[in-house]
Amino acid sequence: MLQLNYIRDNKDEVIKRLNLKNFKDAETIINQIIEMDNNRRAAQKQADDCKAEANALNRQTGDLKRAGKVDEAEKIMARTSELKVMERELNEKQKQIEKEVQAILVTVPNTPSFKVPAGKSAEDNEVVLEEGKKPELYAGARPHWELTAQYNIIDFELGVKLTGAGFPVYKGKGARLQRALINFFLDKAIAAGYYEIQPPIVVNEDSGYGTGQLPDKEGQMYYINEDKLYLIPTAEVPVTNIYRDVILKEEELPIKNCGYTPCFRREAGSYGKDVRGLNRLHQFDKVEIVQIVHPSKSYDILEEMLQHSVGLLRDLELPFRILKLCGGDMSFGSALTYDLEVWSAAQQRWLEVSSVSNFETFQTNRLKCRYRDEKGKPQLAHSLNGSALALPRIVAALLENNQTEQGIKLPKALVPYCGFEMIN
RNA sequence: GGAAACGUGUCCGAGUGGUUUAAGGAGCAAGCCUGGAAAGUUUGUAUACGGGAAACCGUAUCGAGAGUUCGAAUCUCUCCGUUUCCGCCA
Repeated sequence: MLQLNYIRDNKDEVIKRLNLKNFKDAETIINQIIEMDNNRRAAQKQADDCKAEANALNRQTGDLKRAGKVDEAEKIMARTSELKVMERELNEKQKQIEKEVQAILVTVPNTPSFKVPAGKSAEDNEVVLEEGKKPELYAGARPHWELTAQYNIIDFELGVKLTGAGFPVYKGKGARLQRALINFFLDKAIAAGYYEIQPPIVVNEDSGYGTGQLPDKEGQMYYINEDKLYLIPTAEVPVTNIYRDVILKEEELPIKNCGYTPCFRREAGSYGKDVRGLNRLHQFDKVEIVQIVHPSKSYDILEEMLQHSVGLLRDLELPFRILKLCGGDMSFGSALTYDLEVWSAAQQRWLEVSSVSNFETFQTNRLKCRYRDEKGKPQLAHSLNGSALALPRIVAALLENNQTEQGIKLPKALVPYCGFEMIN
């Protein structure tokens, strides 16, 4: 959510940036918000004045009553009764306007950075870098959903029996590969200075609201009705909410956290080739990196986080490309997002394995995550997060790209973690 | 699941209708003191919104919401959370 004061102080810039995201009627809506806020302020001023007068009179009433001057007290009490009615009306007016402003404000997306390329859809994303050689596969090469069955390492049908579609069962070397990747990613994050967190994987409503999953994406999360808890769609939710309602010291920044969790997504409305095999799951594993940083540093840190995830792909010897998302393809809350995609050789397509974003103050405004500047004033920090990395599509690419007639050869970096070189 | 207690500022903690404009203590910061420190001492030390060029001022906030009252941290109701004991249990 954008800050009202920021919108007021930087109206023209906000409109210009919103246009980059193809947000319709930006100018009309921003003007409307400011106009409504002016009305709210006027109502507050009047209400505050009423209350101030009433407070002063109430003090007199107490004094008069104690002095036994009941008549005078009664006169004052008549006036305070009047003030009370006025104040109540003004307060209601103010609350009403505030509610309306809030309702509009939550529909306004974050302002994209000026670095964001213009564009409407995924086709307009800018390819920043493409690296690694796409492997030439032998004639009998197969997509990963056939390989997993051939080597009996991931069982989709068994998952359907136990739970439903999109909940695969990892078996034998498939299970060990999962564990290896999680440990590999975590070790790399820790080596890069991140602090490991093992959070709960169910969260309450406040947390869902804090990072912006609620109210927008209510239907995308699994919900435990009995206890009013949500299964997390990403570790970002609990790991970032640690800093909800927290005022940090400036020298504590940057905060660098990482965490492994399973992630749960209902993926309502998905279908087709996108959901085949490991391409899209309801439950998957991911290591997430999260930073809370000083506003002046957030774009440098975004690059640093991107490079961390890129380093993982290089270690895994996977061909990849970096996309800078265009205004139309960015998520609601992001100011600048890079996606990382790996080449899936048997499917002949790019698969998204990571998304690294700077949210600027969009999340921290909701979270009320602040730091004290040199004057001791609380200021909103910037928050960033990125996948480092999500497992399933990495596994898909590893299996497909490294298949040989003898079996699947693992990249060197993973061998110490897996304890084997080949899946055969 | 059963029973009870509790929720006040950065923390501890007092406060049962009107000098509470939230006592007192600790912590923290600055000043004094000191060769330097400790001790001592003085002062300061929340957040949000609004008004103001600023100094500063107003309003709200004692878990949340609603109510009673001229006036609520204090009384009433509802909800939320935490802790303890019992039960069950990896």
